[in-house]
Amino acid sequence: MLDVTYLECGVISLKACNMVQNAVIPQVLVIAGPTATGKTALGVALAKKINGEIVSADSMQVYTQMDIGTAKPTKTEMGDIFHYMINITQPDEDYSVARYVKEATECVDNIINSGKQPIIVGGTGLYIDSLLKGRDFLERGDMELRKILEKKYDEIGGELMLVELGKIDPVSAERLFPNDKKRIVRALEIYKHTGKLISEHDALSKEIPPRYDAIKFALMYNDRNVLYEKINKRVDNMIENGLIDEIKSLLDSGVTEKHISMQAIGYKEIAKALINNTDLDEAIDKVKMESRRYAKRQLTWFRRDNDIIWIYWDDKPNIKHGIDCIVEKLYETK
RNA sequence: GCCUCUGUAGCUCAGUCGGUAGAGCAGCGGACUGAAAAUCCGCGUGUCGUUGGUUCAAUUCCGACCGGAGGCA
Repeated sequence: MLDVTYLECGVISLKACNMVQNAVIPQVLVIAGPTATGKTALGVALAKKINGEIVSADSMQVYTQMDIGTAKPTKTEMGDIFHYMINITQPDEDYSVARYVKEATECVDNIINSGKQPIIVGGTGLYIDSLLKGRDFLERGDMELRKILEKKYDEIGGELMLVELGKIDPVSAERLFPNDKKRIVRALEIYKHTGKLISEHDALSKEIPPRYDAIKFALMYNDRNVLYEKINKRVDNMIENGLIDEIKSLLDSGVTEKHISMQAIGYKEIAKALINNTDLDEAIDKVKMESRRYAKRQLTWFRRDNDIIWIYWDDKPNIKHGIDCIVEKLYETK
């Protein structure tokens, strides 16, 4: 599993720290898992122990001014540990996986070059996988092309759009469902813009070895209901901490429902209630429900990954236990 | 105390002229390659309040009881 090329940057020697002395650490460590499972706290604790720095893998914490609703780590929570990929763009600017891979790769490389240990912490599975695998993405067309295709989709319907796609990319057409407007339009858009087939590109990129070797951990509670309780409580805390004002000021500053940042759970439901002047308590309940569903989708994503080592909590995150699990694993892979 | 209505999935409710039941929401499982906190696909999870009676057969009809709502006192 290990080879010489990254032993050089992968070995950490912390004489002061008996627990991890002589442990061989792969290029990157990952702490993933659904929302509200203690990733931030464990990430910081681990970073302190092994001279690490954190690269966030969170599709919404990239935006400034969205602090409360994205559960962005506070200065205190971060301790003295540097966090990359947080607050790197504006809410009225649309971010994407492709940009994430490009920028986060630089961060990881810089950390490695500085002799520290990169720790990727976050719940956006696509971002984590894309970063580790070093995926490249086919260039998309401009918005105009996309809008034309979307309009056509609305006019002729998904079935016929799939027939169209099938003529140029039968593999993709076979895979997709008529209602999956987003992916159908994307496949057509990329073909029209680059002349390449998204299915071929995907197949080819699967042959490329991953960019980073990683040991991946994911956090979860033994009992799903405990997770859901934590999520509900966290939403209540967000409201207490001023989430509604945060959203008001975003709306005031010109961020609209069209912006990707406003697709964030919590933001979209409450913004809608504010704009339509409907019941806020109902919106808050919806935020809780959507957060629970999101956590479920995250579980689905991470469960699929057989390399992930799961760390379970009973009623709350136990950081010491988490660190022990990770350190033990690092010895095993030595 | 009497009368009326009501009790079916986690919730709101359909339904069965007697042959063990189905919608919405919730929930669960899955997919995922430039929106991913997005988007999409699949799946009823049930002592039909309890207990007797009639019947080949009762969630359905009848009685009693228990719970809920309303009305009259």
